[in-house]
Amino acid sequence: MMSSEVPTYGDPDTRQRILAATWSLVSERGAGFKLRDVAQTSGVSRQAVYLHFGDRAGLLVGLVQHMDDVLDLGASLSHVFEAPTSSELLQRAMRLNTEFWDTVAPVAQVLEAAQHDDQAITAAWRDRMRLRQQVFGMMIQRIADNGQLATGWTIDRGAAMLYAVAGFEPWRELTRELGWDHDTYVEEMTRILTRAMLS
Amino acid sequence: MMSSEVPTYGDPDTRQRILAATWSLVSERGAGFKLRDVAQTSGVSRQAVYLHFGDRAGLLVGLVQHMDDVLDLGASLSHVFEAPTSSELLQRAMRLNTEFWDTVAPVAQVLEAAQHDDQAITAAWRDRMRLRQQVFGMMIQRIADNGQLATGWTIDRGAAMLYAVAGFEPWRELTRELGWDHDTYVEEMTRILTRAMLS
DNA sequence: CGCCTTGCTTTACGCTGTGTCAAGTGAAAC
DNA sequence: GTTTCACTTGACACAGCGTAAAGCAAGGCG
Repeated sequence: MMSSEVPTYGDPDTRQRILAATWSLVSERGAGFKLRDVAQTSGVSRQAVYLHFGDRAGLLVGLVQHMDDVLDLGASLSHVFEAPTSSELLQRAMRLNTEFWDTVAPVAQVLEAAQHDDQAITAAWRDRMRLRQQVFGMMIQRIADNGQLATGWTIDRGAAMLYAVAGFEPWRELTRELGWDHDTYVEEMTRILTRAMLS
Repeated sequence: MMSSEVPTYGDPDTRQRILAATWSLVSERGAGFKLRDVAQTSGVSRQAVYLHFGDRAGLLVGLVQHMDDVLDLGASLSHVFEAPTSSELLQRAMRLNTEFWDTVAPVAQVLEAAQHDDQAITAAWRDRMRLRQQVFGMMIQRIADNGQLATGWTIDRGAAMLYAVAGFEPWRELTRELGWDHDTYVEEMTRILTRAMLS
């Protein structure tokens, strides 16, 4: 599960500082963030950014990696999967989900935006999303193993649906636009999923 | 329900041609479309585009309007609301939904992307989304009137959830990334919604 | 000790795309 | 016959990205 060993240029510390600054600026200004500002905020010359990441797209790809490292979802996920019941599993998943999107939201927005534009960014982002699919797939599998998957669902389709419904946009609309707080999100998402998918 | 009477510059035909070209180019190239290409494709000078729409953002706002006019959702919606049963109502809604996103997808992608960037675009897009919220709200109301809203749901929260789940990103992930066809989308969305929200 | 490598900085420049400006044209309207 | 409208043409300023080249400080190494 290590980051694939792509040799990176320069001092890891500097790289970290640039990425931290990028994250911060993306959070503030969204897709409109400027490389000049990234450099300035991280206390480095503009060219250093290019030396480390090649170009704008490379920087964003680096950011995705960096978030993986910082977030360290492994631990949180194992707690989710320790849930004693299927219903509790879904609830814990939705709790983690809302916290995940809450910290990742601004970056997710920018990366989704860059989809049609840049190949490398698309690949990096879709890579993470595929991981999410797998995780949700494991949950549905667990539910099926418990003999609690509602009739009508196949594992694949149930997993796909769970993945889709737990995605970024629904979360953003419910919490940001409609004002739901985390608890409400967890409660209602758990409700819809429990009713729809558990027998 | 008429488009608010904002006086527009120039010949409506030319305006139409520019918008049609924009739609086409956005569909092909996404957010990376160039105003020079819009001008060329619509057989008009680059400046004409600025005379008609002011700037890039204005053009996109115009495009949203234009799609409203072309799509004319009123008719399709009345068919949805003529559904004899609650379950049929949801199914027809999901059928219309998948067709809607299918034609609007590329533009939706670009407009979502421009959220954090431009105020005017954000406003225009959110305006449409608010309309969707209202329509889905009416559906839940209808279901409640039929006495079929599952216990646990309030009208507001049910409407919000329906709106969120029927949004663009879930549709895109299920159909584009996971390869579901329209029928599968309609079938499974109807399944989850029926199980979750109907008594 | 001199020498090289590493990880940067500084300055400069080219390129693309947006948005603006000013003058001009052709056709219809009065 | 003049005015107005809708547009064209050509030029320009500007921002932001990406690149190139030279320099410089610190540490390793013979």
